[in-house]
Amino acid sequence: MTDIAADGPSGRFVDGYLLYLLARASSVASAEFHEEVRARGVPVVVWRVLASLKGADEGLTVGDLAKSCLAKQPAISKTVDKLVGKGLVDRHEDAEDRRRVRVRLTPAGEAHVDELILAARAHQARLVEAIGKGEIETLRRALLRLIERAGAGAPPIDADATPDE
Amino acid sequence: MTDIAADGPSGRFVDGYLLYLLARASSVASAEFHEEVRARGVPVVVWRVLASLKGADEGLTVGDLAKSCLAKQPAISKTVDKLVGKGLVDRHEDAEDRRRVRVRLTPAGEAHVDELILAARAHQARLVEAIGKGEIETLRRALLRLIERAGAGAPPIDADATPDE
DNA sequence: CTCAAAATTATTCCTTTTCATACAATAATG
DNA sequence: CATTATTGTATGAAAAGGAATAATTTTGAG
Repeated sequence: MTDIAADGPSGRFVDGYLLYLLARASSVASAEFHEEVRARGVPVVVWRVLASLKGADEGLTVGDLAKSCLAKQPAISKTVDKLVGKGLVDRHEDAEDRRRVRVRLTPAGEAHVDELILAARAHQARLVEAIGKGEIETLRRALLRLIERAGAGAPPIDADATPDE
Repeated sequence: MTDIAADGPSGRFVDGYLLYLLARASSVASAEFHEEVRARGVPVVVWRVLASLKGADEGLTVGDLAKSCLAKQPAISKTVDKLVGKGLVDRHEDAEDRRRVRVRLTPAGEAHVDELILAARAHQARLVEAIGKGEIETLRRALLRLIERAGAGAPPIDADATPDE
């Protein structure tokens, strides 16, 4: 195994490397929409926080947000600070565990994220149209499976690890 | 189209959002190996630069490196500075265009990256084993197709755009 | 040939992220 | 219970990253 000559058509190692394909695909696919989001003056992290909160009616803890946004906890704490300042989210105590801070969308935040989600859905629809519905479903299933099983390889390492570029 | 109730099993929007699945899959899949890389004292950007240079015997320009590493040009210029300092790469003029700077691996850099690539291949092999060879091939094809066609949707936007977390 | 426009990289300045740590609350142990 | 360990969040200093810009070279137009 680990065939020494399995580098894909080009000579470069990276062109056949799965983790690179994943990162590149994510980057390329997100580029257009992230551009659109930032054109509205919304940093990508903010979009992720708001999008993660949408549908979480009980709110999410800072830690959950960090995982969901593929970011570290301190970065989320600071982003939440700003969003509280803008009145888009609020913090409130968790009844069961007073260490936790639950972050919820305010009505203003909800309205804001609804617009963004509309744009996201439109963009996704264009993507599906360009790639093909069947292909997208295949991809979605493969990604879900990868997400499920990826962390399982090396149990010793804690589930947190390091987000990604 | 853009079915308003197409959010996946959970209530949260993001759980059914393709760009999120891509980013999450990339993050989860890379987490383990990135941890391994950083445990050796190698920042992820450095790994990407070195890996991108492997097999590019003529060297790569700073701009090409930026694209390949999903980073911005100034970040790469600075990373290259450090790597030159460590003797892992060198800069030399491009004969055809003196604006360009070609970056090449030094013998020391080559040796260094060879070790890392060995580890990367081993990690990938474990991943393939965990997920299944067929599934991985399906995924690889879908990703390649996505990378090919993704930028095609909105021709006005330049190919650079924004990498991704 | 001359001059304006475009391209490539380095640099500066500012924002964001990260690491380390501190603090508070819960869980676990004896 | 009392004590220790663990978990969750915030904060401060340091590092990294990004936008804007300058300097140099090439390309294109007249």
